[in-house]
Amino acid sequence: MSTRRNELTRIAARLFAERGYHGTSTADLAEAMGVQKGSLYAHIESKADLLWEVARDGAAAFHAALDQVPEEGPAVERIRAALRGHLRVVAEQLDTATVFTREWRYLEGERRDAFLAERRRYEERLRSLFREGREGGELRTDLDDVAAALLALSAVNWAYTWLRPGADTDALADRFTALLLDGMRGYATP
Amino acid sequence: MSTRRNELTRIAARLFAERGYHGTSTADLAEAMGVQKGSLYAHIESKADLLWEVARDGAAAFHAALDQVPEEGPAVERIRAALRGHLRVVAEQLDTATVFTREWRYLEGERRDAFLAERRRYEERLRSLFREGREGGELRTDLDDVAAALLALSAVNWAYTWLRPGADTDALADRFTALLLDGMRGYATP
DNA sequence: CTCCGAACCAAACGATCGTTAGGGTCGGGA
DNA sequence: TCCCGACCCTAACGATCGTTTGGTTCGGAG
Repeated sequence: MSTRRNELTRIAARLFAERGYHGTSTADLAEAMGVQKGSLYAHIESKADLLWEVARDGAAAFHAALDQVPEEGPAVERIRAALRGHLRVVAEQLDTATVFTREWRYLEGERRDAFLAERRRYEERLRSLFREGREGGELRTDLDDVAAALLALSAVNWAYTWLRPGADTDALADRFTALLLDGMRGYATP
Repeated sequence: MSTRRNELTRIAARLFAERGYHGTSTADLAEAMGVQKGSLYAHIESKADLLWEVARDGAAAFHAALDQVPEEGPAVERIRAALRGHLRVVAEQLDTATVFTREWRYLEGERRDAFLAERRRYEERLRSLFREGREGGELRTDLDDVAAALLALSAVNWAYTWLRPGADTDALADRFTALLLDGMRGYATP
């Protein structure tokens, strides 16, 4: 409930994304809160807690976006929906997405393990869309679905470096999907 | 010439890639060199020098790989060669490539500006391959070449997170190229 | 009026940060 | 033999790190 605690988490996401986890000091966080650095410890137990919270928020957001993808229907449409959802999260929660994608590795111990498990689960959920598309005959039967999933995953995981808030992420996801589907080859090839 | 100085740069690349620039202390570097931390300053003027050197090595390696791509010939083959070259550099110099892709942003001042210029130049060189492919009629004339280049660039820029040394990068690049060219759509679509 | 909990402050903790100072060792060229 | 340059040492510098302590302020519930 504590508003102030949520504010701190939001600020931590922003600074961790901007300067990196190790590049952000508790003094930086305190200054952004308009507070003495010792006062932060009324809200947290350690700086590492903030990284953990932001990373978990990111994982939750991406999983929630995937949850919105229909379980049935054409694989092509489900893939498009998954890419739309991922890019939308990146654009709407850029700081959190950046920490999720780049700063999570400074987690330690069990938290690191737990995060990695969630991350792998997300990737596996996305990968299965491509596999199902191939197995269901909707995509080409000789599809290299591992490479295709990796290509899509790379596109969305790299997005935090160039995607700006307010971008039309649905259109971007559709452009990626169209390319993945039909490729770049000319209509008439010898 | 100084062997020891090169060794320090190599070690810096490894530790910066493993723990991040701000997560690596001069004591860490010294320990990896088997030396007291003060002794490092017989070889460098500052820790930032090491980041700069590794980042520049990375930029040079990627540009050198692009230089090997023929200026003439089919755009498809040139794109394939460019992806092969990039992935080969990542696999063969994983630490340097990681710093080039992820840690460069801790450069400051002129060095940061200079690095960003080199990085943009590299991206532009790669982008032009796709544009030329479309303009030359080899790729589909309605190709979304900006998105296609971004997709390829995302794939290779994300590679440092999963690519392991010793992998068959030529085969991987060819799988990506094949997907980008022909897409995932089934042969017979309604 | 009292009490509580949330929020914050000022000050300090020991540890570690990147860097500097001054000196020592040792092999090879003049 | 002398000297140089490369290399490394020990010790310390001031700054900053994440965190702790003890005390204060203040709005709202009882």
